[in-house]
Parts: sequence; structure tokens; C-alpha cells
Amino acid sequence: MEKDKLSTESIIKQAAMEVFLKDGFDGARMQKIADLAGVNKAMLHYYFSSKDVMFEKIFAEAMSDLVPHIEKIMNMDMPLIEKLKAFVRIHVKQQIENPKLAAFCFNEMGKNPERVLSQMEALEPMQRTLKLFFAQYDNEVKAGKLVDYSPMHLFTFIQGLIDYYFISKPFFESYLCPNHAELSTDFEENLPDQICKFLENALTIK
Amino acid sequence: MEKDKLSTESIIKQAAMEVFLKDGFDGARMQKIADLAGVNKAMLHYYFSSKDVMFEKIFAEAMSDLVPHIEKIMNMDMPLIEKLKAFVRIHVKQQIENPKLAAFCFNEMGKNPERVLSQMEALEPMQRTLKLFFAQYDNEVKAGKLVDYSPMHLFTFIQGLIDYYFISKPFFESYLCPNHAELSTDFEENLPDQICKFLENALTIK
DNA sequence: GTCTATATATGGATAGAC
DNA sequence: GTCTATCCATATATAGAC
Repeated sequence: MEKDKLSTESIIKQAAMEVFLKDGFDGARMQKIADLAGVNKAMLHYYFSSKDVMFEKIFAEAMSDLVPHIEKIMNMDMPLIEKLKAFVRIHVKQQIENPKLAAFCFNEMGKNPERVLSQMEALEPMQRTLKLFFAQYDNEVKAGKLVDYSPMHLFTFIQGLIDYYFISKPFFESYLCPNHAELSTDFEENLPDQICKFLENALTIK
Repeated sequence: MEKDKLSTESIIKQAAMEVFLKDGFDGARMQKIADLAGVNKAMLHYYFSSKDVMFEKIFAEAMSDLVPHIEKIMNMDMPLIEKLKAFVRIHVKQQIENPKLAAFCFNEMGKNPERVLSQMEALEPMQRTLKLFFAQYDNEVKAGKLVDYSPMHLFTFIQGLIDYYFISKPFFESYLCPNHAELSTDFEENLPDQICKFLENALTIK
């Protein structure tokens, strides 16, 4: 029933994803994508008209991968801290599977905001979720359950606890921790627990 | 006494820093650097032999800017939490002055580790400091003063609290928070206090 | 749909006058 | 030390055969 052969288009897309994530827009070479996909360079232009168009598609996909099912979690009926823990786990898992995602997205946004601004509908759920987060946080702070921070700062901190390790991974690997390669699996496995513990201590009132 | 005119070399260096930090190695154009410095393209090759050599110099400087006086702090006689607070303040201040530093360094390390690995002596103090940090943390945990985390995770968390906002700034600015520009000064001013509070709650045993 | 061959542009680098 | 002019390699993109 299913097609055993992936379509050429999807093979190219996958190769493009890999190369763009590793090299960025400026560093990516159409030839490299073609080689990786096992097709000719001209094929890339047949399926995607230009490097720019191709990149937009890839970037949009990367963004939607980066913003996972947070809205679903946020709409459940739970204490905020439990939602945050679920958020941490799902997000870390996502990034273990695809460690370059966050760095890639932030970076390309910084380099060329215009190229990227078009494909931003993916983020609407995130904005809505953010409002829900602020509302619930405000409630639970007033109820004396959570420590009172500036909500926007807190949001940044949570994201940072999750993303930062993956963004700084090249640094760990190439220099700070030369034997990091062997340790990284272990480190990444324990990351969600450590973040949750850290978050809980920082947030809950004892 | 001082020379009113900066040397051409230092003007070029400054322009190169600006362009490399904004565009990255792959996106940077020698022509753009020359224009910004107000000199001819050929001058860049006169002072720095090639784009690669130029980049190495700039990167080394960026790295040494990013790793400030942490060793001095770490060698003082203070409870760890006080050292961390001092570390937060100095580091945030540094990044407010030069917000692209962290993203630039991590990014280039990820893209091309080899190009960058040569100029890494700047980081030796950081490795030493890291050991001191681990030792003192271990002591104070055993003394029942601090919460027990995995030291390496904790280190990552602290760095993340400081750096992440600046790395993700393009994201805030272009999308998540459209009016971020007017709010950012305020946000950045309060950042050290919020981080310190967060850290203290997460770390100290009450 | 897929390939080869080629057009066109651009960017890093150099030669050489002043 | 600084400029102009130019070389040469490389990258995107297209034309056109199969």
C-alpha cells in the first residue's frame, strides 16, 4: 500500500534540512545538498525554484518542529509546575532527537529576519500559549503557591534551561569538556530531571 | 599625547568585528568590511593576509571578551552563591554591551570547529575556574548549605540563565514580542536581579 | 523527470601604479 | 600605505538533450 520509494522531492527536502541545519543558509551549498540526496543539482531547481525558496520551506518546517505540542499541555487542567515539567520533558526529548534545531532557528532569525518572517504562522499557538501561561502564573502567585518573578523573565529562564545546553553543545564538545562525547548520552538522559528539580526549587514556595 | 587618529589596522579590525558578528564567517563580505572601514578592499589583504586569518583574530578577541574576569571572582573568599551573583552581574553587563557575542561564538564553533580551535588558549582560565567551582560547590553541598544537583548540569543552567536571552533576542524582537524594542532596555536592566533571585531560590536550602 | 553543459554573477585575492 | 584594475575560483541558476 505505502510507497516503498520516497519521492525524490522528499529525499531532497531531507537532504536540504540536514545541510541547512549544519551549515546555515550562507554556508549551505546546493551541490552538497544534491550530492547528499543522490541527485543532480538541476533537480533542486526543478522541485524548488531557488535556494531562497527551498530555505523558506525548510525553515518553516524546522520552526514547527521546534514548537511542539505545548498548546495541548497548556490547556490541560493541572498546576502550572506540572505543566512546566511536562513541557520540559517533551521539549528536551525533541532536541535530543534534533540537537541543532534551536541554534539554527535563532541564528537564521538573527542573520536575516526578513527571509524568515513570512513563515511565522507556526508561532501563533505559541503566542496564545504564552498568554495562558502568564494568566495561570499570575493566579498561582496570588494564591501564594509560586514565587513571584517577572513573568517574561521567567519564561526566558525556562526556555533557556531547556535550549541552552543544545545551543552551547559545540563549545562543550570542542573545548570545555574534551571527553564530552562519551558523557553526552548520560548528560542528556538526566537533563530533564535536573531541569525539573531546578525549576521546582526556584518556583515553589516551601 | 594619544593619537587622535586610530590606526587603519584598528579601524579595519573594528569594522571586521562588526560585520563578522552580524553576518558570521560565511555571510561576511570583505567588501562590506572595507566599506564600513572606509578603505579599499585591497587594504584588508595588506593588513590581514586573508579572510580566514582575519576571522581568526576577530574570533579570538570575541572569545576573550566573552570570558571575563571570572577567575578573579572565583578566587575570592566568599560563599559560592555570592560569587555566582557577582558572576551574573558582570556577565550580563558584558552582553548588554555586546549582545551578539555569545550567539556568534557558539555558532562559529558549531559550523567550523577546526577554524576556531587554534585560538582557544583564552579558555584556559575558564577550565581552571570550572574546577574551582566544582570543588567549592561540592563542599557547600556536603555542608548542607546548597541543594545537590549534578555539577555539570548546574553549570550549564547558570550559563543558560545568563546567555539565553541574548541568543534568543532575534526571536523576541522579530516575532514573539513585537513591541520588544521599547521594552528591552527595561528587561535587560532587571535581568541580573531576576536571575540572582531565581538562582538563589533554586540553590539555597531554606 | 533526470541528466549534461553552460551562462552569469560574485567574492576573495593579487599585480602593479602612485 | 593606499589605490585601480584584474584574475580566478566558485556558486546559483538555466537551457536543452534524452
